[in-house]
Amino acid sequence: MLKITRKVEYALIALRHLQTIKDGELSSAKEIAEAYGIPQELLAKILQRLARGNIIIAVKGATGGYKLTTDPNTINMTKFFEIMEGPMGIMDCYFDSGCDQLHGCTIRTPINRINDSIRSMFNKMTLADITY
Amino acid sequence: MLKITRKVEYALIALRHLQTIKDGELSSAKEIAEAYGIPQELLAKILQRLARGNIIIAVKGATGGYKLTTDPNTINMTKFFEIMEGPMGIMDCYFDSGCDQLHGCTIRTPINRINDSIRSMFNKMTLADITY
DNA sequence: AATATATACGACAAAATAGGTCGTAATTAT
DNA sequence: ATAATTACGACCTATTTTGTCGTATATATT
Repeated sequence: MLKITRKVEYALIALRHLQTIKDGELSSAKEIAEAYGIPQELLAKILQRLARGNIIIAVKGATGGYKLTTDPNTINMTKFFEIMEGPMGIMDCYFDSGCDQLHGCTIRTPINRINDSIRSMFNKMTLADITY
Repeated sequence: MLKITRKVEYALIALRHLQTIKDGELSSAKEIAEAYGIPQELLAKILQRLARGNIIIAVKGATGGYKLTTDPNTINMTKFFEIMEGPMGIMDCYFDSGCDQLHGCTIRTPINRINDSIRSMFNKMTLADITY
């Protein structure tokens, strides 16, 4: 039901790690992967996602790596989860209208109520809340 | 991240259906499955689970079927989810101590904080909230 | 210029989970 | 007896998640 995925777990570990490095320094995917026993290629892709989502900054080249964007306090968990895993809803029909079930869906309204509760909960949490 | 499974979806549909039948009547797995286009055998197993968890009452025999236990208001969503899918936590380490990751787990505390938030949220919801 | 070490990214393989089916037993009204 | 039901485990299939690989691009160092 609501297990977090490895992707999210690895992302949180990496983000926490990036908070521990000195200002102006970088950490590479390899470095983090080795430190925490995470498959390097997989972590690399996760960091790339986070970079695309502007949660971290990527620096290319031989001495490249990643660092946090200035303020992790401004990134709420809803945004984080959606960067990692796409739209966050407990059912796809929350976003996607292509539901052709026969059952005249008697549960859509309550499902959406749960959705809203969860989203508003995560909206109130920032990444800084989580990783400190 | 937090999609509900079919099992839970079907369970909610069935529970909602059981709220619509007259007092003292029963609905069979077959009946419900046909009404909502749910695979019958699968729904049967789901109803059996709900019966084991005392959310519904099973009556055996030729004219058997299921009905709600007296008060669905007393069943909170945490209990419901745990009947359907086992212990509810966003990571297994919340329950299971057999985590042998190398990373000296820097994220356990924040993860547990999220867990507690979600559990307390669902604890405040009853099945009646959901299925009406 | 060549090399080594990064990020970037898509394609694909492997593993894990969820969804669904089937066979068989037990119960009970007809 | 028969038919319809719940009960339940074994098993197969489909989907999703996890992990790997190949290739391109960028850049510091030599």
